[in-house]
Amino acid sequence: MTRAPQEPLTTAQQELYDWLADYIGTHRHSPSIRQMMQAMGLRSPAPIQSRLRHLQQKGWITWQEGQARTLQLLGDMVGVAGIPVLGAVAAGGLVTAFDDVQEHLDLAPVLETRGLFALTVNGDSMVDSHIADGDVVLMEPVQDPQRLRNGTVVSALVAGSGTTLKHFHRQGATVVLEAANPAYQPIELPAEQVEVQGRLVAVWRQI
Amino acid sequence: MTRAPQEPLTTAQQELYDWLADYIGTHRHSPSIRQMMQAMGLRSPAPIQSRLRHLQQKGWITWQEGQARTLQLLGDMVGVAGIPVLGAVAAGGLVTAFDDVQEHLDLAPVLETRGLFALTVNGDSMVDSHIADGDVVLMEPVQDPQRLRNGTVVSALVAGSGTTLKHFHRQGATVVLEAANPAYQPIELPAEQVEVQGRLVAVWRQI
DNA sequence: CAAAGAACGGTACAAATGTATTGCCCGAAC
DNA sequence: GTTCGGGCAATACATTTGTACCGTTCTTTG
Repeated sequence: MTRAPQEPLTTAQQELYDWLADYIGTHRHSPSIRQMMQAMGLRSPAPIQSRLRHLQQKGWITWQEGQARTLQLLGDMVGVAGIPVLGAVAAGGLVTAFDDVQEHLDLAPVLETRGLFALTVNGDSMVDSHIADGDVVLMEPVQDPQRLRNGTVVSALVAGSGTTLKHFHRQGATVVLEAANPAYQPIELPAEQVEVQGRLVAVWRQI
Repeated sequence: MTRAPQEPLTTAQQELYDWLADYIGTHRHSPSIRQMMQAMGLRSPAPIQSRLRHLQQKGWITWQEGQARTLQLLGDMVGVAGIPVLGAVAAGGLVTAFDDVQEHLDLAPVLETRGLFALTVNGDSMVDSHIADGDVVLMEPVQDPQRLRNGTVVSALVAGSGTTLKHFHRQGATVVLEAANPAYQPIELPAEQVEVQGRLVAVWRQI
């Protein structure tokens, strides 16, 4: 998690930033300065230039100088991150309180990983690892199954059967796929019958 | 790497498309035609125009005519907001297999919600709800605690104590904060001593 | 009140950029 | 062979676009 240093904005700057976030979120590309001008109801590009300079100095945006429509939001990169992590919350006794922003949750590094894919979890064999039915797991493709650490959670294609999400263990030439639920027995197979497709990177559960 | 739900491409077209996917994935904005030209080792924009036209006709890309750097990939929209959900994975028996992209995991709607904040979970009182120690929970501010459904997971500030993550139950004038772990007793308090700060929207666990 | 900064209008200009046109080469299809 | 489409080079051109400059007004700050 990286943080995003952001000084406060004036209302005009905030107005522009909000519109930019909306525009980029909708159109998937940056508007031109004159488009911003019109959207803000202005008749001159100068105010926009000024606001953009301030937004840049305050660490909210960046762009490639001289190049058209290359503006990027930093505040919430990709329209995604920039969720303030306000602190720790006790899920035990009543311990921790939170006050100010400590850092920003930045999903961008994960989401920028090329080739990432997601799977919807179906079943309850991983509940003891806190992966529940209906969760979405983000997987990173595995090129070299030799390097997998034992215990890693992987999605594996078992010859003739299907894909399953399990803890991966290697024992010589055999592979053990172990559930995180006592109700399920470990599956033991020759290594060549198991194709590891991905390695668990993150769990996403939307309520 | 790149899939084709569209018409097939020639090698030159595929080469351009792959480069575009890489460039946009890295830079977060479209290159200009002359940049493509250089990247392809060409000395004239015409071939790029031609390839782009074909890519558009075959349904791989689109752009705003006349506007600079507004190109968008249609092919596999993995990028910022989209991670391809390849299918369901069995976390029970060996059931489901996956093949093609069924939908795209779009975190944007959640993450664009204004005012969202995050908390780091500390402790194990919510493990039975699959919220583990170290998880990051995304919370939506609660304006009207009256409308909370019983059982909702909330972060609550208990007068004089601190913030805690619990299941929320209302019983007349008293509020019960219930853990998801038999080791913890429910906390029963007068409603005025509990300030609900946020409602659980999503759980994020990065491995 | 005075000073400073932010915001706005107007204008200008060079560079970046999309697009059109012409001609040539080459391989595949007929 | 001939035709046709894809690919390439070279050039030209109208917009789009970022940026700079000047002056004015307004709000905030000291």
